[in-house]
Amino acid sequence: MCAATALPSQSAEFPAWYGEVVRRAELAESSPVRGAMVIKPYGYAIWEMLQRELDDRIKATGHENLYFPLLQPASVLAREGALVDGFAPEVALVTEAGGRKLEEPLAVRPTSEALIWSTYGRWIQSYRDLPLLYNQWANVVRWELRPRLFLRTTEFLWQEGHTAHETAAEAVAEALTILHDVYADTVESVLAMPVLRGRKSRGERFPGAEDTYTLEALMRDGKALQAATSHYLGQGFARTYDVRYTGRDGTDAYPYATSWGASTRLVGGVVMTHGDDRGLRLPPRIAPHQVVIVPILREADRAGVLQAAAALADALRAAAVRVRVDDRPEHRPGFKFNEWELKGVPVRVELGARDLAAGVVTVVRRDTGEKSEIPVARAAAAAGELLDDVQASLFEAARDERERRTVRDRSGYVELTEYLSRAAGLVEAPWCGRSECEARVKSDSSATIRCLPIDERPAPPGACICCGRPAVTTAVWAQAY
RNA sequence: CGGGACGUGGCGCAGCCUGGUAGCGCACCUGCUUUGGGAGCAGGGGGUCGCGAGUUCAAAUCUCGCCGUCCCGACCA
Repeated sequence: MCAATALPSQSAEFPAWYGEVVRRAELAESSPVRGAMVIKPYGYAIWEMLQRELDDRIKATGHENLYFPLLQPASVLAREGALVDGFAPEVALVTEAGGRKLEEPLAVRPTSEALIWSTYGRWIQSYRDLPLLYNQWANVVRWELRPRLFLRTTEFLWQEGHTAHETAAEAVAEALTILHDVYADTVESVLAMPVLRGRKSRGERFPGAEDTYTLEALMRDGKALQAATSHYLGQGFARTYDVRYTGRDGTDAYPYATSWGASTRLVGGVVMTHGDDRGLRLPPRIAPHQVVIVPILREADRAGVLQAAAALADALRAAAVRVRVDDRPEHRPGFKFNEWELKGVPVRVELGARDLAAGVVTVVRRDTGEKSEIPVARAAAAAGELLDDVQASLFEAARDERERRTVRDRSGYVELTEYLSRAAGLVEAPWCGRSECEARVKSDSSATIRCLPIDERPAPPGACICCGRPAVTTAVWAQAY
């Protein structure tokens, strides 16, 4: 590999590595507006795969899609105090349009609870109208102070679900169904990103939420990424926007709400979870090209090799594999190898006269670099098996890496905060539940509580790592994106 | 908003200190030869140096002001 074209080292300069991978793999680039990015076709193709996986699960759990507008009167947003407190600093306002100053400024949505709940009032009259299970695919704008491609952009794409229910229990169950059956399933089985499932501490909750459920993933630089969130909103929004219905007993009632979202941030998560010094490593289930066939062309056998490549591509397509034959004449094979590795294509097939003569194809997997020769007749089947194996291996490698970087011992407050402040990974430890301790860890290490895990493990008895009082729960700390 | 760096063809940079109207690598275009790990040779196109003002015979270069970008923190999916 030539030094002039090598990527920055992932371990030594992670932010530079990340930016270069996103740019050179042609996922996205920045635009004239600070923090707003252009998502390029290859990056958008990944988003479309992910979008479809999420959308299928959202529908499978009984939801319908609809669409609310980008703009809403600023006063509608302002009615909900929690949203104002939470989002005011990052809301963009339209104050002028059609050549004149507007009577009332319009807010560009930072999220849609306000507009949607101000509308739901007309849609919810009876308990028979419940539950309302709606989702929208949309763009939102949050004026972030420090944007980063995919991870925190001024405008981003996401889905936001907004549901209304008769009972609190039903709403909580909804929020958890989304967390597990939609988000965790997609993120783990499709994106191959292992996640911790948990609740947010009070201080980290969504504005207006009674409970925020979250998926937290560990990136290869030791920081945590919130992969998706699902909120139980109680009756707060219903009360603010005066959404009432006649209940089964004939009296007025306020519905219970949830909202939940996952965004283009996940694309950044895939880069930071699986990428290596050669570039992207895409899990096969979201790879726009799962297999790339690179024909090795020499004048004498050109036609035969191309024909064999086309035949193999047909066989792979018949097996529902997304395949591309890279027959560009302007580049030599070595260039293509590097380019497709940078772009993270899970499996590469090399096919030249040498292979044809031997009745084999050369197959290389991106995750391990392992190279093997496979009889042509078995190539399509073998590629399918290999893709499954790459998918599973990426997940296992990421899970092992997370475990390796998770500290569970009680070595002492100073050691733990030191571990956290250099973003070495996760700390899982008992917590007394008091925000004083949460704040102290943050000021000592700049790490925050990522979640209070809701997995199978019972909260271990013990003393709060910070103050030593009896713990009420286990908490997971880390530096966060 | 605080700290740091930087704005020069598409991208990455040099030139600035010691003013004399722009150069390198990659990319791009044409042709030929190549093709199993980022090809070679030959030819070619493209910028007036972030913006504004000033000094000067002359400004990418010196002075002043402004704007913008990136990185590190506080806010955040």
